[in-house]
Amino acid sequence: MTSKSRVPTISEIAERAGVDRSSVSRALTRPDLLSKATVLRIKRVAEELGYVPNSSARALSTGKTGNIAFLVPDVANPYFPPMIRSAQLAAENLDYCVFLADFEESGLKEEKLIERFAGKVEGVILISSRMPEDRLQRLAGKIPIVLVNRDVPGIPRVLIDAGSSLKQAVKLLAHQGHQEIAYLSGPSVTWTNKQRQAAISEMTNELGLQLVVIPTEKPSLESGQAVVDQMISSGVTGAIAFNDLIAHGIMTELSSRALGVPDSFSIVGCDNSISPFTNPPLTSVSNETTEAGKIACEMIMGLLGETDSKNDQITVLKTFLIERETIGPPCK
Amino acid sequence: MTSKSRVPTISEIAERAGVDRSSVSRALTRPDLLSKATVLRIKRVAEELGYVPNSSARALSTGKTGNIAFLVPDVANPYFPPMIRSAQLAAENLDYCVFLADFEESGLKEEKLIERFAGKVEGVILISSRMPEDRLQRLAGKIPIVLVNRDVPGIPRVLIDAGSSLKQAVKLLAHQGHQEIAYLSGPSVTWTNKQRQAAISEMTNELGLQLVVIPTEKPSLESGQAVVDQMISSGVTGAIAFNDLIAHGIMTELSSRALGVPDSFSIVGCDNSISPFTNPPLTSVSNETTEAGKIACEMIMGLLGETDSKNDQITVLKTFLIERETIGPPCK
DNA sequence: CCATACCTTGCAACCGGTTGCATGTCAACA
DNA sequence: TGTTGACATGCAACCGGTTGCAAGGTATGG
Repeated sequence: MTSKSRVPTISEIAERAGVDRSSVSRALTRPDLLSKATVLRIKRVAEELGYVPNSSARALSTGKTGNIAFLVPDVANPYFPPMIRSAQLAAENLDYCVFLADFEESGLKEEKLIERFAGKVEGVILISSRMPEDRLQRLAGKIPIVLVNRDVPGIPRVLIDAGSSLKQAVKLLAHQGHQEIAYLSGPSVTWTNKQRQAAISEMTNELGLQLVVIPTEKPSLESGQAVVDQMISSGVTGAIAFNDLIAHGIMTELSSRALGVPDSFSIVGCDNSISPFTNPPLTSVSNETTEAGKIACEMIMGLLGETDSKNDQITVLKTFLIERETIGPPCK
Repeated sequence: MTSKSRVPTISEIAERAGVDRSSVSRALTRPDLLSKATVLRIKRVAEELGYVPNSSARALSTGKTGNIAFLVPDVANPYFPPMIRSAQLAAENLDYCVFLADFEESGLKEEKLIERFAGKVEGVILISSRMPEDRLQRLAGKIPIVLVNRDVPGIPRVLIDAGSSLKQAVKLLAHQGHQEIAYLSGPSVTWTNKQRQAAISEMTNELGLQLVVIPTEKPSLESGQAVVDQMISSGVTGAIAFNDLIAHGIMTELSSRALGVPDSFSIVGCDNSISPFTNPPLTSVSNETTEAGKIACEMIMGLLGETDSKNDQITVLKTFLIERETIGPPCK
């Protein structure tokens, strides 16, 4: 028993079964073209030999790799894994395999990765892309692309709209009596952040509230902790964070200073990633990432058959505010 | 400008540059075999045409796909993403692409996925594999495999040893006066859980403590919340959880019943995934997943050149206990 | 009983690279 | 000046499938 057992090819099956290679190929991919008996015989031989089709060869002749790429800004951000999972599941059901890559919030790295994947995949799903619009459009002409949380005309995209929920959060804060609130912003280049900030700004204007925008380094727990000083000194009594991670970081830091939530500050998160499990449970915006991943995957599959590259379909997923225990009346 | 621009092949470059296809191939992969001038000319033409090598074709003739697969039980478990990231980064540096798949804690699904990837990758990294030992060994004879947190003789593996840290945690609890403690166990089939439970059991025996093992449904926040009743009624005064998620779930549930930590119960987590950010900060065991991912990736790369399938290298990563604020004297 | 159509299968080209071998060129050395 | 060897490049086979076309066989209908 040699450990270096060569993998069987259709040629060997063909020989064993006394047919041509083409018949083996047909038996395995288009059995309707052959007689029942032949298909059965060939399949049995294939089984015996433990045949596994060489996917490089198949890809070469058909032009279809059966792979897609899924690029995220940061795998470790809990916002993304559910999306990764659902997209992968959807792909799997259609017999596709998915490459995952982390572009570390960098548009340059993103581009490099796409280049590397170019020959290996039939399409690319980009989450929160940081690439400039023109380069994205150029790229979309060469390979099917679907964007999630990035709005570029002419490229199919799915957008998770947290805007209306955040407006509602602002209303809620106003209703409790808050006059000045902060927005702890996320990555400034992202569509997500722009959209969230715009929605909040719009509503604070409408209600006559003061809005202080405080940028964070990264959408992470650590960054949330880091901006607490700034938040306190800004004089606000409530804050909406770009995401749950930042919100949780703030709560942790406040807690370490013996400042309770919502007694000393009201805090609202976004994405509902870890909000059910903070202490106290964080008011946040529902997270449609699972749905988004699935839809993005289905979109890209739909694109594969198409010939023209102009496709402007756009799906917007609605969110809703989940009220928990981190909003109260202002402290001062 | 047609959107359906065919991708250029070496043949077109060859024609444009007035050389044979083989020279183009050499210019791109083994430029030392050609004259400086020719290489330059060919490369310029390739650049002009925006040539991208067809990796299926390359894979077919070389037998190397340049891909590996990375299988995890649950992408959404925060334990894994850092490992995914570091493995992918390591792979990237060696010009490899990585497929990611989630086998949903199921050995069957795991096996199916491996089969699907079989022809597309040069090696597979399995995290916390659920497959039976004999099947793993058979598989390892057909394709290079590296295991993480699974101990099967004959298959290269990297193990994260939380045992000594957990023993230390038991000592700490004993030192505070706890007589009866619980272990909230993880997936029973995993090496990780067995190892952790064995270590804890060994130390409680040694110190003469009572140990109650309470199984959890999944290593998740929800499961942690679900076992709190059981934990309370078991009469223990402290608990060590299989991971931070379970520990955090317990803390959340206790908190919702107005039971404080460590005043009413002492809690210890494991993996240090979210423990720095719980309220109060959770005492936990350091997490060497980033290192593990990197090492696993390097291991598999080392395997690719090898001819024989017997390779028993094993790397054990040491952990340490991170003391925070969830251990105190027993309540009753 | 012959013509026609369909069903089954083989032949051979093709997908786009890589690589062993042969050929040709030129310089160095005797 | 002839020989030798190094270097540069072309030729052609090969990797393992897929697929258009054609040939042979069988059934069907007139």
